[in-house]
Amino acid sequence: MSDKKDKTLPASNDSLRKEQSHKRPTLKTIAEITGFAVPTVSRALGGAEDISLTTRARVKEVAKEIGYVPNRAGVRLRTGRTNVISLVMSTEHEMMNHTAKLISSIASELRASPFHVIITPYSGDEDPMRPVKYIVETGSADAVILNQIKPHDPRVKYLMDEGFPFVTHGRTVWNEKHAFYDFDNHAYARLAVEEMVRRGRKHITLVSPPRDQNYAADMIAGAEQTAQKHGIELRVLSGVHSDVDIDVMGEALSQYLSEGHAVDGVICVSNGSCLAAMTAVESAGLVIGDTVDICAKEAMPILKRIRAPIITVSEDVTKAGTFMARAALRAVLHPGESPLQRLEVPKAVD
Amino acid sequence: MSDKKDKTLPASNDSLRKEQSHKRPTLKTIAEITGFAVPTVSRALGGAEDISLTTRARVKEVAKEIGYVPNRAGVRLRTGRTNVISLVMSTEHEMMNHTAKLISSIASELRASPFHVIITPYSGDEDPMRPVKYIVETGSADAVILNQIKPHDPRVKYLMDEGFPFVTHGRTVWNEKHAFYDFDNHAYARLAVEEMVRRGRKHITLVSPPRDQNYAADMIAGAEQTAQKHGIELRVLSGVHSDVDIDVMGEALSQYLSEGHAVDGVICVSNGSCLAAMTAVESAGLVIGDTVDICAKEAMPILKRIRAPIITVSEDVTKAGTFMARAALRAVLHPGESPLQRLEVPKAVD
DNA sequence: AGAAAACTCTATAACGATTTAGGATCGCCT
DNA sequence: AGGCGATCCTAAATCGTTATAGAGTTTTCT
Repeated sequence: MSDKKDKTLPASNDSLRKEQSHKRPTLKTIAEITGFAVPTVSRALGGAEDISLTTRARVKEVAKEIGYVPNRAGVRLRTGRTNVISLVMSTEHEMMNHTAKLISSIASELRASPFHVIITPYSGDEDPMRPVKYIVETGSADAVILNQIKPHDPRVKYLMDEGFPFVTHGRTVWNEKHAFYDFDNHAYARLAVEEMVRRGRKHITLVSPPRDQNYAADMIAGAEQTAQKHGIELRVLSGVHSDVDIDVMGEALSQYLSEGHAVDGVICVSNGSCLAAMTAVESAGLVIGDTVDICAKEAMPILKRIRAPIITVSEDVTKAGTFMARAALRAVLHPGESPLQRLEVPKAVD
Repeated sequence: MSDKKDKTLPASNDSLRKEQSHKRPTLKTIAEITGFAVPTVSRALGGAEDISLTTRARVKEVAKEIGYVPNRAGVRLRTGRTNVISLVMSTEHEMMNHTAKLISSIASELRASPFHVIITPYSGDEDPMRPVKYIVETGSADAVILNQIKPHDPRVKYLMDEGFPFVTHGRTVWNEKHAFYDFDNHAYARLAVEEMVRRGRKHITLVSPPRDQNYAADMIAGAEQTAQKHGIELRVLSGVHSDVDIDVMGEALSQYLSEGHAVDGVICVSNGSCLAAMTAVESAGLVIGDTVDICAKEAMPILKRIRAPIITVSEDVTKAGTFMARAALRAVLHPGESPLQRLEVPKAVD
């Protein structure tokens, strides 16, 4: 095994190695050190079957020694593979959201791979298709992660038609055919109502996002079924965007309460709507934990710190990020295989 | 001006255009349509002086018509320019931080340019130099944006030595020579103390991050000077990381309070330490807004929603993101020119 | 022994852009 | 008219990688 390389490059290895040490090593560098041709080196690193084991070992050894890292531009140009996963996000939503955690967990999960996350922003008042179309048309990523999913989300339709890899955070009507991660809001609403019942509440209001968001529909269904089962009243205050300004939400709620509805339980979605609800019920003269209970999903460890004894159901956003990153990788690397899907079911209130 | 192209490509323009419509247009596409050579097209789009105005106009017209967008890999491979700005962030810090807003504002600001943001994560327990070195050595970005700056931050030193473009979120001892954005924590502490004085407070505790963070030193100095000026007591409870777990912070504060110090004012940094402070003072029997006042920077619109009448000084993270994006662009595109720097001075408490 | 089949490796070309050096065409001058 | 320079464009090379086709050995088969 050593006769060959000794013949080709007697003892010039070291000098070569030093000579090029100021520049970033490429396949050519390895080729010159080992005496093999560049394509051989490439295939050896790729573990091709038609390269002898000894050669593969030797090439990998040198590559490791000189710290070879493939040039992304070269790979991308030649193969069309970008090694990029794009997280499409609206610039408005990301106020007090869990988004930072999400991004951070996606990026962390991708660290072991050659993939990077890039953020593709769009403002809420423009066509949500734009960023997605841009990515597909310019090939600026290998996969897309989408938030704020609607049941018939046109972006999802488009990506399926294009055969472009993607993962959604939330389900769609087509979700059997694509990768997704979702929090089971049906179960969340059920848990929330059951806890309210346990506490003797009888007049619950569900503060829900607009029904065109799939998760809102799920929550409403879950809450209504459970309420009916226990024979208590459930009213749905819909159309209160979770992403709308907190003050606006508070106003809407105060307005609602001032209409004289009997309310002894409020179920919310986000931290934002929960804060709005807290403010609204208190200014309506109710006392949280006494004359009224409030339940919210806790995506950030913040609600618990506020003294009001609210009910929370924890939602681990890190899990979502990790899972979606994996799902995106799989969609890119194994396009034929079944898409990764997960419905995270909350087990109990905290 | 039209004789030339008519001669070369009689009437095949349309057919050519359609023929290649399924693929992404390249310089070659434009070259074939216009009849010019590829390099001519390239230079024409670049606005080179030695290409006639008519040619430049024609080429640009066609490029626009067929929606030409330069292939990033091609550009990157040839020029070494990545058109990427990397935001280096610790995966631990980003819990209830303003980070999402920051990312989102950076990404938005970059939208008009060919630049993308990519997230380079690192976990707090590893060498903070690693991600930075990786970026420089593999050339995976044209500029870096750094958070969590220390006065003698080795990453900053390294980047300056390498001549690699970067922007810091926070100042260093070398900040005259590099681009930065910083919130004036000296002024913040002054405002906070002055407001406390206005409210008749006389025994103020400053809950500060460790002094090795530059902004902590600034805060302490600002608070001490102002307290001295008004002849009131100021104690510094240092070493309470703003990024440490909220419960841990709360414990430390409770411990401190139980030692019997007279405290009628607490000045905090982040939302997290503020929540910790709120919990701690209340469980110590104090009443916020009555026997004690709490002041915090409000980076997220959350503190205000909590019923406790705390004092806030708003910090607009969007401004920071926008500014740092611009500064990064400038550092990349005009390396010779003076670095963009901004110290954001808060004017008043809310 | 001669031919077929492995087995390894190499040469060439290509992805899309830009840079360098050089060629063609025109007008202007002496 | 021939030479000179300006003007405008093209040819070729290059960045780093990988796919395709083929070349040179050795082994295996009949």
